[in-house]
Amino acid sequence: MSLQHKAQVKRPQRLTARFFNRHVLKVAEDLLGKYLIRKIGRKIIALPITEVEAYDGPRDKACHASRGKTPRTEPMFGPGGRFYVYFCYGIHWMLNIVTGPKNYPSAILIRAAGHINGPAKLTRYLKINKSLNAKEALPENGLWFEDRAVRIKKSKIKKSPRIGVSYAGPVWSEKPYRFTLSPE
DNA sequence: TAAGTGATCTCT
DNA sequence: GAGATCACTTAA
Repeated sequence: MSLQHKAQVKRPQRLTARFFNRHVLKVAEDLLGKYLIRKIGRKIIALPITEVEAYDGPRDKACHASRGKTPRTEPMFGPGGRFYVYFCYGIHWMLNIVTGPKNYPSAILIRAAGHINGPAKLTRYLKINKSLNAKEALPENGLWFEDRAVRIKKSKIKKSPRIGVSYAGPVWSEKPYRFTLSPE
């Protein structure tokens, strides 16, 4: 077996707390091209992540946790590698993965993966709701991340302002904390 | 462009 | 308890 072939058959690597316990902007960028894996019954859905947004701690006025710890935002204050799932606009669930050290409330909103565009469509498609809130990203919880050794060129990553956060004021709403992966 | 929809948070 | 707000989607 050639070395090349060996590399191809390498088992996918699950992303652990170690991956997520870094600065949220770094993790957000690294998360592009990684796979979000959902297990529903016997069915497994694996989607490459194509769009994320970073929410960076107490100073970030767009981050829910900037207004202090509340029952809703509590998961963001925990260690990295857990989900923060919340309900918005009376209809939609939003999926975030918590990053950074414990007590530093930062998280990444998964906005798009695979052919699914839009954070609420993604959670609807993957049947994600409050039951996953504060859970760790593990196969036994039915939702986790994998590195499938897909190489992402830096030039394919685009940074832009986050969506729907004008309430955060000009400084924070204009931060280029949205990362998108260009197609092809 | 605006309505739908309900949890959450900030006032009383 | 009331009122405002909201990291969106869909139908016009």
